[in-house]
Amino acid sequence: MDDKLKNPRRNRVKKLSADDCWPVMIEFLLSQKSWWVAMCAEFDLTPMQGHAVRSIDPEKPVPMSALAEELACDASNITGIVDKLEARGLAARRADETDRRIKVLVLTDKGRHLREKLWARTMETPRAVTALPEETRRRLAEALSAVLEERLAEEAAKR
Amino acid sequence: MDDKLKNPRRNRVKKLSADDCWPVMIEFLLSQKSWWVAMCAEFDLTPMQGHAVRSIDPEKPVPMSALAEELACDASNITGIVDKLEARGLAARRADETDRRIKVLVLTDKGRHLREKLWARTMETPRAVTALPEETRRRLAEALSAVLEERLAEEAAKR
DNA sequence: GATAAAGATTGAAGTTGTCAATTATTAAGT
DNA sequence: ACTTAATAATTGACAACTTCAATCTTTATC
Repeated sequence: MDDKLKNPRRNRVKKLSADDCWPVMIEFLLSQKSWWVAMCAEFDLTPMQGHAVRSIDPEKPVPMSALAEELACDASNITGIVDKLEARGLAARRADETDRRIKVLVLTDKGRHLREKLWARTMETPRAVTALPEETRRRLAEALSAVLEERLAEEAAKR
Repeated sequence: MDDKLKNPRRNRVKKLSADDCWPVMIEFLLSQKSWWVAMCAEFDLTPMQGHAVRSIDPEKPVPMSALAEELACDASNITGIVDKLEARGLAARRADETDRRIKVLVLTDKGRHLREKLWARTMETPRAVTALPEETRRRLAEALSAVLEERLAEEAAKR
């Protein structure tokens, strides 16, 4: 009776309507549970370490608190995550010049190198996407981008 | 220089091409990190408990091992997760009739009720999606669905 | 009937999450 | 200036999730 819960598209018809948009997005989100985990595991990074490496701008040191916000987690988590990056020689803490409470993070050469490899790997388009017609991919990019734009606009409006 | 890593769309132009498809999908995936967590939290469920509730078909008991596969985790995790669902009176273990090694899971009335509320909440389309033109939503549904279809076809081909 | 395999559980160790408390430093109020 | 806030980072306690190895029961296989 209610098998749509397990798989919203199980009984879908060929032609989809605008009402199918969110259900399909849900299925996509739920099915991609371990994608980033696997991506990071290839470089012996935990998911959060991967996010940290991704978020540390090689050009500009980032305060711990800024990283916590970027990773949407408590500041206390960042300490341990950065400890491990530092232990592996991927990142380093430095004192902020103007405010001594702040510790900023920088990537080491090793960290920068890993960051580039991680992102190159991440950006490898999966076959399930390249297999699609160019026009379909272009539309998907446009539509999904529109959702992200809209969400950004909403968040901006809250402030 | 390499700020695309942090946000692939930071410097994007208005017109997107097929090559932007995967980068945009990545951004969408990474930005939705805590969506399911928040969804489950509204019903005092942990993310995995939520997945379990979602995956237990009310019509058909599911073996622990099948749940482990569905949730893409080790069988040993399921024990603890189901323990808590059982403690809350949402699910129950039953012996399989044909194979006494197997324990199958069923939802209680309370569990079924919660499952319906959870899914109803999950299916509430966010404003960022409803705000889009109908044609955009329809195209997004079609394109994303095509990716999922393609991936299913790939997985099927592996066997 | 002995051995192997499968299903579920347990225990140990590591990662991630929240929360409260602590320390050091800066900002604000009077 | 001096006390009081507030901020940045850390620490410790505890729960959730993950993997892995080991165990136990039950079924399959030879």
